[in-house]
Amino acid sequence: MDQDRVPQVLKMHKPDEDAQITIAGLHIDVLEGAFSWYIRSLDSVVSQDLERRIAHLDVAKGKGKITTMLLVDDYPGIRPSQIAEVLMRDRPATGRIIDPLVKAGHIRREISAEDQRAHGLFITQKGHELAQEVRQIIRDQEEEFFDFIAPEDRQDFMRMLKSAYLNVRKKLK
Amino acid sequence: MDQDRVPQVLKMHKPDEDAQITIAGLHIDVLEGAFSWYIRSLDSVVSQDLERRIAHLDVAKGKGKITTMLLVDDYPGIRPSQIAEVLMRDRPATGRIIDPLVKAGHIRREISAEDQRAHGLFITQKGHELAQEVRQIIRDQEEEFFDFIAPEDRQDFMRMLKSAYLNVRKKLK
DNA sequence: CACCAGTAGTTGCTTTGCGCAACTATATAG
DNA sequence: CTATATAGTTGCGCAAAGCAACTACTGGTG
Repeated sequence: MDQDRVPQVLKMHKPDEDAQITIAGLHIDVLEGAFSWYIRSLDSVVSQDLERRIAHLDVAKGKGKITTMLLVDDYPGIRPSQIAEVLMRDRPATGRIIDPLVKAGHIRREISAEDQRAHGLFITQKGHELAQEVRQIIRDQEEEFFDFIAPEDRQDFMRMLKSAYLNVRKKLK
Repeated sequence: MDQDRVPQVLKMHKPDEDAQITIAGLHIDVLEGAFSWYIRSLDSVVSQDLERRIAHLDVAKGKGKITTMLLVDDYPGIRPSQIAEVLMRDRPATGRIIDPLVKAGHIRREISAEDQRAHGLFITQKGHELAQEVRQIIRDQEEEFFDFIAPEDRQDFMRMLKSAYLNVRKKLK
């Protein structure tokens, strides 16, 4: 078999990986064929790795802080409820993500001019710098942590994940 | 490029899905190109869906209970530390997953004959029935929740996820 | 055979995560 | 003017996860 000509992503799967795999020497029953198992397991490892990378920053310890920082940096005046929708969290949860970022001086809350109930969120200079740092960390993780996927194969995996994500979001509405 | 040779899963993605996507009308910055974003988001939705499906069972509310039930059903006498390795949790966490299953009468703990420090875990009749029910729920979710992936495409996505999972696990050791 | 380092599992503590209900303030429809 | 809906906050409770300390047992070594 001409292993060398097989695209990298496919090469990663030797024929025997399609046979039953074992985790720590154990078969995992129906979970071996379950998308949910792999997605859930991957999440756990990826999140741990990311958490390690941001441990020294104010966005550490919390799942939505990175997304929030980037959104506020990109959309001055964005409202918490919009962030909540992206994060798929309820408003209380989102408020509690924003609180420490405001306290740390990365984000400013202002009462919206058009709607006195709503807040507009704005990045500060300090916050903008943090956002830049965060962007680089995300890019680093993508490169370093997912280094086992050959550069030309990333597109394929990415497209599949993106499609799954978009489809799954539709299910929620 | 010979598009016809491209695996089916890639066909799911129309060209315009490769353009910038928006979530709730917003662009998500570098996260749009980040594996971690999609993996983490998918996890959240998949886990919620699974949680809903098992809400009426004793394996509800907890991430490792399903895996534990299946492992104990398949490997009579298995030890908590082995389960911990599969779950990638520490032993205290694993013990706390097992506790309620023992209390509910699905699993029996026995002191191992060879090693008096260790416990062997055994399924009960009630537990075996629960395991069967759980297997069906997992299969149902795979079919119903991931119904947007064409049957012939599932293999490809599965292989990529499996490969990512196996590679990522290696990173931990 | 006494000692000691290592391992299995448990308990306690702390921090975070996350959904729900209740509350205040404002907006909007009738 | 009143009723209903929406934006955001606060309080609460429960589950998750990491860490340290503890008990109990093992297996190797002097």
